Amino acid sequence: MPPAPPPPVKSHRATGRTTLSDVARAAGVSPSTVSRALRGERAVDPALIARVQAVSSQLGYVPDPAARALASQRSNHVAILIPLLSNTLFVDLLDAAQTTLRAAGYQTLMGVTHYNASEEEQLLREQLLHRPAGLLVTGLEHNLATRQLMQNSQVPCVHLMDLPEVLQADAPYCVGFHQTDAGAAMTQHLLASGRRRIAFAAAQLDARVMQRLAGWRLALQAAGLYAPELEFLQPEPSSLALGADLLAQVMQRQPAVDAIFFCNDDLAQGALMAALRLGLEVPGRVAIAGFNDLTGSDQMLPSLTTVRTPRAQIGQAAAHMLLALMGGQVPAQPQLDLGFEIIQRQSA
Amino acid sequence: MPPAPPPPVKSHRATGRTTLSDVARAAGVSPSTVSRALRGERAVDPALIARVQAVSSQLGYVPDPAARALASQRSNHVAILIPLLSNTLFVDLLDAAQTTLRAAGYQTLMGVTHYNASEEEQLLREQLLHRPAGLLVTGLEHNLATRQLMQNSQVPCVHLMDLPEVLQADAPYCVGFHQTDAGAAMTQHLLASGRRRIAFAAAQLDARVMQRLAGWRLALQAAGLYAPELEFLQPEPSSLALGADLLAQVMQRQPAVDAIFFCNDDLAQGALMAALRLGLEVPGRVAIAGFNDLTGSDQMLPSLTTVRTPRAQIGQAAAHMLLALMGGQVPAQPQLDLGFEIIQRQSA
DNA sequence: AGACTTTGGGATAGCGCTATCCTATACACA
DNA sequence: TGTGTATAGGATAGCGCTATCCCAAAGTCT
Repeated sequence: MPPAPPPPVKSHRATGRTTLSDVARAAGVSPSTVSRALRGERAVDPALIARVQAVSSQLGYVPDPAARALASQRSNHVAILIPLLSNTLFVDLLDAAQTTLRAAGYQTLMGVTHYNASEEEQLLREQLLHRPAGLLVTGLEHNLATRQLMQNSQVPCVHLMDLPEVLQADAPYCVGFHQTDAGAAMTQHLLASGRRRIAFAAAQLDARVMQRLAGWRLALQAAGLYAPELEFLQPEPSSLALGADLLAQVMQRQPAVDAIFFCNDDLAQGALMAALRLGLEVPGRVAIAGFNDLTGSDQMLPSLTTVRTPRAQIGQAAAHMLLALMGGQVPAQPQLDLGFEIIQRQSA
Repeated sequence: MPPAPPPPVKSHRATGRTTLSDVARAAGVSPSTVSRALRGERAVDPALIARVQAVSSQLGYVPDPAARALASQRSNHVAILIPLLSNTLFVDLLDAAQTTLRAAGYQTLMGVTHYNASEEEQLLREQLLHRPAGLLVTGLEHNLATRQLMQNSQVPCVHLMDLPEVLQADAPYCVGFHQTDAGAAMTQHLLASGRRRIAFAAAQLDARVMQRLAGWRLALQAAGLYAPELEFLQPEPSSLALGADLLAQVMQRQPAVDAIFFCNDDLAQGALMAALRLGLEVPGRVAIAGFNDLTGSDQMLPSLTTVRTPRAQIGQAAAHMLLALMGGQVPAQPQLDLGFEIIQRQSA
């Protein structure tokens, strides 16, 4: 007996998914036209676009990202590389960027590098497999392999937080501010308020911290007040407890210090709490300044004088710049300086 | 004139990518065999597996996730839905889960719901388009459409943070602890230390906060000390500043209160700082307790008595449970209780 | 008017992989 | 010895879309 005749023509495939061909058939046009109409590619008759869109939404058609990625060699992913999730600074960056990108239809692929160049490289490799439409990376310093991966991949890329010191013709796209200037500005602020022996206390020691250190050095050298023994640098991760440690170290080894500039607010907050425990008067005995204006700095006792950095704006602006690049445009300002602000409070 | 003969056989395709077929040709086997050998699917001769792997790594072959996703209708993405990035609680969850999943070869797709049920639904819709291999969602409360999406998608799903109050046969997979118990435990701790008028101060008022509230109520009712005017509930987001506000509110409206149990450490930290500013003695005049043991709680003055919640462990354990589910296994314990711990410090 | 360009649509070959079906061999059992 | 049944490999049709090529019709120049 011959096999039973096939069932009547199904409009859907075996998977049950409504496909682009279904829409094409229902709208009486070719798949190419549907594809073009829906993506706004090339010129398509406005009337046809309207019809296709109507049919498409009526059938509940949603394009399959995997099929798109395979056919076009480009996904709707945007990869973002940040050093840590345990520093709110980077989470703010991530939050802002992710929100902006999602509104434009992109999915964010997050990668956490732990300040490790080879982990960054490995993460980038993994992310590039997904053929992301764009790339956001923290900072400007990467190892050779990472830079080559970014180059060869041809994926538009925007760097976060840092700006190049000198502007060359091939400077990368980036959104941030001048860390060195910010470090110098806070130091000058402390000098202007009459402080003379200003220590610099830092942890983590990433590229940006070192730039703030450089700014502090420049300002002190210009005032003829620089001394190497005023530097307190710890490579381990930043934390409140380490801030307390650093305060104790500074006061013990350099009792004559009249101000401490911490490279990050969490250290400064820890130092403020420690000062409270020790009965060390702030700013009477020693002024304390922080960096980033993190959550809680305004609630400290005394409230923390710090440098406010526009990290949410940086995340958002970088996302917008990346959207422009992914859309084939060239951003008016390839290097965007969003500045910083000295927040004068009680601690200095 | 006939067209020129085709160029000699290219081992690579137009895109330049090394494909599975390239590996198959080089190893002298069929594409199916390469696919099976590399994925450990079905039975393949161990010698063949070794040869395929050798050739594969020699050619630098890396499977294309998009092609895989299209052919198998499953990607290597795992979607995770969390309410906020501005609460370190959820970032810790995300960090732990993401680390565990990446080690197993999965890419994390993060979605931020902002405590909004319809935004959660929309995010889930978007994420399901990528045909994730698994799903992690915060909490057990979702709107109907969201629950149906999760059901119909057939994607393995693990819920974070909460456990169902009553265990039914169809209880969902989840990793967390009993929020109600934790709320009651801290309240009993305060009672045991002699406190009698214990206020409950909360913000955000998500499902978990309300469960802690319920625990507080139960404990006070059991002691015959419950009074509705001891509840201070604010729907807006939690913050240090709001904690200061709440402290002022409590002390003004209920001066006889001898303890305040805050639903989250950021509120409690803000209250401690405010008490310091106001000269309000803690714990002498009023005891203060928090929840979650967030960063800095041990550095406060006085240090904050709180409930430590194992959020990193929850993220990790949930990821492991999900990995088991995605591997077709059935977890030994579908509901995993990781408990909590009262951290007795100075503030209560 | 003729040659050339532009415009708007269709046909179709992949993108790189997996799932499914098929085949050949080895091995058990009666 | 024949018959069933694992076992291990190959062949190939899609998965759903985009990119590319092609073509007819309309416009544009000399």
